[in-house]
Amino acid sequence: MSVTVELPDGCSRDYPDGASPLTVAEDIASGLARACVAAMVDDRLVDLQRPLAAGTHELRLLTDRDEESLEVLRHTAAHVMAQAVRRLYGDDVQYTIGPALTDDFQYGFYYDFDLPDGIHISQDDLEKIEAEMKAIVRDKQPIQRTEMSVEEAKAAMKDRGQCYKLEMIDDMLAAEPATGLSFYGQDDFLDMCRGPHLPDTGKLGKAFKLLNVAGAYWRGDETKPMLTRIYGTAFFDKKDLAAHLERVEEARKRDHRVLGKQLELFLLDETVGPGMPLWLPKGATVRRELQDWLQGHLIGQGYQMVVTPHIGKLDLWRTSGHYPYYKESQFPPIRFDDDAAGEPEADEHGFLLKPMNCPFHLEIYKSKQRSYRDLPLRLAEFGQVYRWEQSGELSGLTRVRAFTQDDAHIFCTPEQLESEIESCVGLAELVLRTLDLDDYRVRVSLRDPDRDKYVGDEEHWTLAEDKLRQVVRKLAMNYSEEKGEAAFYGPKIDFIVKDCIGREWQLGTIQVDYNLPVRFGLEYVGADNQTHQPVMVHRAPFGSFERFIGILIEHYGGAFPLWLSPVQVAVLPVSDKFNAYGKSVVAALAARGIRVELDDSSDKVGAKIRRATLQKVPYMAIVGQREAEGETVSIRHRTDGDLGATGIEDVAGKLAVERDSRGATPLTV
RNA sequence: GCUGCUGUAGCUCAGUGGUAGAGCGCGUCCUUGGUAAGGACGAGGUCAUGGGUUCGACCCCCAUCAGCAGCUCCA
Repeated sequence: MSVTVELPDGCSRDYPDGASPLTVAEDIASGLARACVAAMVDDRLVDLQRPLAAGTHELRLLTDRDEESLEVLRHTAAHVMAQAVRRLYGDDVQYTIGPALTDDFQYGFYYDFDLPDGIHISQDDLEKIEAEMKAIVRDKQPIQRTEMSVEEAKAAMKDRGQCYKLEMIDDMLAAEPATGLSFYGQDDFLDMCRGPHLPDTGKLGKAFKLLNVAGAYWRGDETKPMLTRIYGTAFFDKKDLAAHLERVEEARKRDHRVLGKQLELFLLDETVGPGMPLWLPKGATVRRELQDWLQGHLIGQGYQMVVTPHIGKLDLWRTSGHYPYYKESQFPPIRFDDDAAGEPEADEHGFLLKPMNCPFHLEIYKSKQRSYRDLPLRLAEFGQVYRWEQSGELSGLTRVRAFTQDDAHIFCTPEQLESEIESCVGLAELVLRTLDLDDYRVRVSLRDPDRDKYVGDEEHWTLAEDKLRQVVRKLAMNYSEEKGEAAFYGPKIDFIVKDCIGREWQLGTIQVDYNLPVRFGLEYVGADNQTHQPVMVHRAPFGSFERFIGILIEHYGGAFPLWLSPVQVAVLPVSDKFNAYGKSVVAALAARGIRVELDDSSDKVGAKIRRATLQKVPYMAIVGQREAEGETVSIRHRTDGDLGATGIEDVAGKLAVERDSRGATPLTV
């Protein structure tokens, strides 16, 4: 008896040498053994058939009910897919990496292939690959784990023509010397892999689906070859798969590009230019409400609004460092000399569409001598900026080439920095809270010491990074630090949210910058009558209106709270005999600052209700004989239905209360 | 930028090597109605753009542009 296992229920069992979790499962009940897919041994996920080392172990047997099992299932699905692709497209197919994804909204696994010349896999081929996978599942091929020495491993992979695997072996050994490597295989398929996997391909079952095919660079490096990535997902139960597909389908209906069209919020038109949204009246209303609301807060907090042009002299951007370092992501400079060609010389004048607002705000700071008594100076602007985003990056409102930042730059003394950052965090949180965006994460974005894209000296970077850390800790925020995510002039705190299909987007940002004040030569006179360099905070609680509203549309599924709704009330006369009364209702509500529209079409009231509901208008005011006689309206909510009748003044007052509470006080009749 | 896919009416989409169709929307008329679709008639398309193959191209081929998914990038 040399293996002892302790089970979650507290009891322990002894087994002879060579016992595996499967041995234990079989010992407990044969049904359990059949249901098991893997095991947790001392908090490590392992194969069912992996012999337990001598000694005492905590053992948890995992069945399809356990969360961890899904990862094993999906990992095996990836292998089976690779096996199927090889069967269909030949032994020259190279397979590289194929992980399980458990935190991805859409996909459950993928595998990256390097296909032989002339072979392409398209969406239409996925069915064929799935069919091959199903055949492999029917075969119930045992999945075997083997360990090989480094030499054997290399020989095995070389034998199969798997150069990527050979590269991986070398890299793994360079990172961490090892004597043996584990492999998993079924039938003639063999893959270097840590595992664990299901005991046989039959256990994969039928609840899997291949979803998408796309390109992906080897090692995520754009200088390396582009591989073919196939995405899929897998579940233990067909019902779970169906539910998942349904969920994704539903989520796609919330897509802001779809809703933007349906609700007439904005327009992205080829004739205007890629990534250049036109805000339609309804979308512009949402934007204006958000802007007015935020501006009220800013002024209350001592910000001063400024306005600056959309273009400025090239030298400004040379000073800031944007040009030429970020030349690739800017619109090309505007120049007037007819024979100008190629790069502008260093002394040449020209103008640049602004990729950021900061240089203008720095110049405003410099426009007069500043004393410590003037600080902090908070300059805010809803400034439209222009960036040449790569064509493949453009996406609805979330990644555009012309967008408006709710930008501000705070110039302060080093002593004031901490409290300024804190109040910026407060503002960003206020924005997210007010708009119900509670599912976000906070990233402290630091520089990557191995890269040289940053300006300024080490000392200032360290100061800035430490200060940000200090604030997020003091405020007890949940955050993660990520190297390499900093701006070129300073580190930042970023607020990141997900869109309807789980893609992450940075919204609000707070950036500490010691460098631009140096580059622009900012000064203030201190209490000591000496000149000092101010510190600068760049911050944007929304980030950009375009991206923020894109996310907001998806968050609300187009059904904005009353204060943001482009049309707050639709007045629906039951027949055109009551259009005149409807008009008077419209006038009364509009006079109280309510955005209201009359539907005087010749449709029946049911059709009018349907139309207003689909347009996500929060309230409908239905008027007919009864209402006209009593000077009332019948109120219907877009989701709650008929709320009953009440007087016009009463409704106007209650709507105003709900609007001004920003959704906190729903109307009741 | 890279890989793959897509581009037909305002929108969503069918369709064929012999110059086009549906539903919704839009317009006019009829209907005058009570809480998610009343009816009739009508207008509307250089089938993304430019080349090529063909007697003939919306359809096949090439290029360009744009969109979508993913990768990379993102001050």
